[in-house]
Amino acid sequence: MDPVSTEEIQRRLLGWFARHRRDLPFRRDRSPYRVLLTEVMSQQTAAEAVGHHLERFLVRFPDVPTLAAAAEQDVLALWQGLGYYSRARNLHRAARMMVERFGGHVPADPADLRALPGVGPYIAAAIGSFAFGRDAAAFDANAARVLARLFDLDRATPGLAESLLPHGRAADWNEAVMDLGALVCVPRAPRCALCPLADLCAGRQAGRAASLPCKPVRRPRPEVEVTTLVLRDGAGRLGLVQRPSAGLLAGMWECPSVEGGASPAEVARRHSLDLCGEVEPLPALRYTFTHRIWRVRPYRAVGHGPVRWVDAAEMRELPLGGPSARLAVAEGARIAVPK
DNA sequence: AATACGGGGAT
DNA sequence: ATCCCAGTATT
Repeated sequence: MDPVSTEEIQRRLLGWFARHRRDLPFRRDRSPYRVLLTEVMSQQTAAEAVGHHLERFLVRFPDVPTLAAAAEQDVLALWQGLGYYSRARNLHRAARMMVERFGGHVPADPADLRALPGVGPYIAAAIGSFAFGRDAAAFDANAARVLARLFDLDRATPGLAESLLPHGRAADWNEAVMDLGALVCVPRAPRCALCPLADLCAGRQAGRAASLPCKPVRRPRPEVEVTTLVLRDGAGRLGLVQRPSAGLLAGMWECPSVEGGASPAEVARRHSLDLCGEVEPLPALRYTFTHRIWRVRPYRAVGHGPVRWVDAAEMRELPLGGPSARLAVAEGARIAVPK
């Protein structure tokens, strides 16, 4: 890329950005802690879902020391519904590291940022540029798509993004590239007629902008059958168990379940539950994760055993994993209300 | 270099 | 039903 064209790209895109900038709520306050939270929450997550959770999270955990002092379960509970729960666990660990090593503040040094759990190249660059005014290229999926098309590449590289950065304007530039990717240079059907770079775009000239960047072939998701007990005690409370601290829905609570087409009696045996009376089948439920599908076969049952019995109020404080959260909501009206 | 890791919105 | 996303950690 010769310097004249680079400057032309920068001039046009920043000019476009001045007129079409998205007014996102989390762009107004650029304090390092808020930027960190915003970027972690935004990762692979729609902006609309982030707004609500971000405000709620900030009320409960307004600064790094407050977050560091919290119980992990409470952090997970506020993360419920956002997905990718390792983000919440890493954020909590990062807060503790920031208290121990950086006086309870988000560090400005790029190497210190990268050392925080959950902070990778993108988030380090985002914090660097948005909160600390550094010249760092935030190479996200938008940038990868915009640059692959602009230069007609199967895949763009972080180095290319770095080379286009206008000195001293990284924050605006990063947002400009993201907004172009979100509003104009969209994945399926790019709106090239609205693009300020259309006549410079090699991918468009080659007639293959819409198919860039080249995506790897996806394997079909395996389907797993999961038998689940919607379990109650004599008082009508719901019996929940906690998932392991690693892997899918790590640390989240759920109805006692077993994978692999087990019978309800087998689920009870595996969780050391004593069931009283009949089990009642509930409508089956299909739950799609990123990389697998659960065919959930829920049964309503009454019994006792080594589970955590929760009433409706307690349930709201616990982080519930995907399918069980859905089941619990469906059962909500039936769960005992505290007096 | 692949794969694991959620959930919701757009098409 | 499928694709995609303000990615990161692990293997």
